[in-house]
Amino acid sequence: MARQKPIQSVKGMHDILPQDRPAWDFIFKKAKEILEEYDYERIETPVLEETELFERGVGEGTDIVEKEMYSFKTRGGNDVTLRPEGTAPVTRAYIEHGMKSLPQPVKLYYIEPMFRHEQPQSNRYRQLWQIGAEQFGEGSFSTDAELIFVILKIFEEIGLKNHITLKINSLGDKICRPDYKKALKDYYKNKLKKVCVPCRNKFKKNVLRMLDCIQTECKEISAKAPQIFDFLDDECKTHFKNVLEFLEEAQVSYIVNPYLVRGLDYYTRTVFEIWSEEEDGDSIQLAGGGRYDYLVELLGGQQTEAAGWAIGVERTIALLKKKEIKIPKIKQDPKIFLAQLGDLAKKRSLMLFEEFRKSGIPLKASLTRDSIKSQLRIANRLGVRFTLILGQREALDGTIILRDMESSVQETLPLKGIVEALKKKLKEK
RNA sequence: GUGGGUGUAGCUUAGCAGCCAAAGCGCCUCGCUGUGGCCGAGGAGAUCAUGGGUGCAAAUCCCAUCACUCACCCCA
Repeated sequence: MARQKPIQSVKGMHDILPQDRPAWDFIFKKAKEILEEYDYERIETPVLEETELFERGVGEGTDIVEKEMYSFKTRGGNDVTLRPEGTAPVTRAYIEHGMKSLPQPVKLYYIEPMFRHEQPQSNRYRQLWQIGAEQFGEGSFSTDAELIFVILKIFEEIGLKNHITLKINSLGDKICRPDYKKALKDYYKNKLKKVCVPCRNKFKKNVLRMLDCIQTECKEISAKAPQIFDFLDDECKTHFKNVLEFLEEAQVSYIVNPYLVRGLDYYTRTVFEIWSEEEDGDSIQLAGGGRYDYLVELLGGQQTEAAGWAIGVERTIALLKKKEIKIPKIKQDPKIFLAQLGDLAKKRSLMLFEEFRKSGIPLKASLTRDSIKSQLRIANRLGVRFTLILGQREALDGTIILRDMESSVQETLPLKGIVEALKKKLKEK
């Protein structure tokens, strides 16, 4: 047969190999522990949603909706999209299942892959995992602060506390933000010739985005632009002040960044981002979140205040690796290997296998290998403490050989009660 | 979408016009009939990304395509 063309993974999609598993499990485990201790409950939403959910929820003018969605028509003719983010789907679920009637706030978290059709590059994938948390039904500043506190706890527990920075800002609300936007438009209006081309488009679509442009010429102009704080109404101002005070009380350090705007339309009041802190200035965004008091209503529910965040898992793992942070082993190393010789022994070894598993000492073995030599080589590579050797003779006698892999000392023991004998041995060492 | 870089065994790479394309790691076998690590011997594994071109001669030079990668935009 002619050689077939190998099939590669789809652009921007990655395999998570067994060797990477410990890092993933470590982060998942820590996040789950902390979130559940803080009373968040796990929710899982489908990968596929109606396209309109994101058009409405995330916002038509956003890059995500405009050019990054995996959208297609089903055989039945529905317009569906592979979810690009988690907040809109979780909000949809909140409304759909009448969670309004549960005791508020409803605190939910998710660990799921998202899909964005972007140009892949380092720390950017088309399938990316996010750990997210959302709170519905509570508008108090303490909710914002708790969410931030919890996300920082997660970073702390995985060992990244000293490698991250929290940036925070307030975007105002329905009442005061329009005033600010108007002021910005007035400010930029006669400076459009001086800003970069993309910024000219932002002027029409979303003036706020002009603030976080990193082009030098735009930066200079933005530096003198009106500041959001001067436009926040009293309620927003107090809210923001309280959040900051709460954080100070919790000994959380933060940087207020008036140019922090965020790309999704649904945010109101508090917005924040967590960035890696790099000496080389090569920092990446690890997480982002904020308050979104109008989203539930926008998606057809009753007016419900809400806030949340999401962590990029791949990016967090990348930082973990870069900082050479030790990832604790969740699965313990194998301690015992079973080598078998001959048919009778092989048959008997299956039972042994099960006996050991039940007693909590998983046995390693290589049943497909026949020679003792190759089996011992495997045992050595696995780094086990003991190897049990069950040969034809032993199988007939009802005994088994126990080999200490360090000293190479062997002893023949009765097969009966071998599990207990080994338990004892392992304890001694 | 726009620009740069790279494509040689499973992995890391050497070779950068001239005999059948190398090495290290990994994998497998053997070195006693039932005993690992070290050592020794051997083996499997590569249409040198693909297609075209220039040369007596191409993995090596040129062009195109594809893939990967990095950057911009934007984001986690």
